[in-house]
Amino acid sequence: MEQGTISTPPDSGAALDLKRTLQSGQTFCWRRELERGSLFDPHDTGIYVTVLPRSVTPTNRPEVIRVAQPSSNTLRWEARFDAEETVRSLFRLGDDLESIGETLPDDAVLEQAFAEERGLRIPNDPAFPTLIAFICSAQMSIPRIHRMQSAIAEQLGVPVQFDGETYHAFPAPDELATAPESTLRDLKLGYRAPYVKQTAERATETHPADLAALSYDAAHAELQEFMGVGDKVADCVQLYALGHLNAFPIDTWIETVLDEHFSHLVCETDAATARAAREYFGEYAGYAQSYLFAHARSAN
DNA sequence: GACCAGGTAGCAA
DNA sequence: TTGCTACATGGT
Repeated sequence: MEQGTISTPPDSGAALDLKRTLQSGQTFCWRRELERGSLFDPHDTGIYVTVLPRSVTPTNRPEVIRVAQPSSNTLRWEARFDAEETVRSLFRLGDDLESIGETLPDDAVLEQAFAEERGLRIPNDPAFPTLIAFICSAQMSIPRIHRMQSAIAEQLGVPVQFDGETYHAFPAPDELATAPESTLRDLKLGYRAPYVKQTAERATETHPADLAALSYDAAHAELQEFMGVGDKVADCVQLYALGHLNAFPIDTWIETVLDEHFSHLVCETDAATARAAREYFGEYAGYAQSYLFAHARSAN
């Protein structure tokens, strides 16, 4: 077991609010662990765990990473390997939040969201699990998306031993593609079950992670070739897994925010509205979207 | 029992 | 292209 600490001073561009980042509904790759009363999280601020697929680990096998933020300026991690660079990448700690805020348009609502959701970051999650999670997100509450993702991993993913416990990696495309649709129905995916199966089959040939190298437009079009992926899901995958930080997913929450505060961006179709938002908010439009989304949800 | 939940595919005009 | 509607399931 290796451990490490990363500095995240809250009044700087390196700020991180771990709970906000992981519990605001933008990632379904992490889950909160029951408190262990350990030195790792002495103030019970929350311990979170992910199992990285072996395609993205330096050890070429699935790896568990455990993190906690015992104080606002400290991020702790535990793993079987030296995971500091991996953790920095997963939370995009290289993104300077203050610099990003300066690129965004002057706007009172946006500035309030940035102030009140301080430390919220865009995750950099593995592409395939993110793709499946957001296909499952259609007409589904956020807690239930988490449950579906966990159910898929526990039923179809390989077990990984860590710190005396058994975790499950999210299945790779071929592992998910070979599962019968009836199994996915049993996991309560509903009408999404065939979408997930067909997407997994396609992902064995077209690796979603490879789309990060494409332009925003090219990746956006290519993602929609996967069954169950429209404009919104494509934008989520691009933003949360491919590093396309200008992606601006339009869902029911953001629609309300735009209607109330940014009506000049609202067009006939969601696609046109998203394009207007990307132009208005600029290269970090995705950060604007995440802060506005989190702010709207925390108000309810 | 309706109604809703981080939407999309399939089909008609 | 644009405008419907059905879609599984569980929670209010």
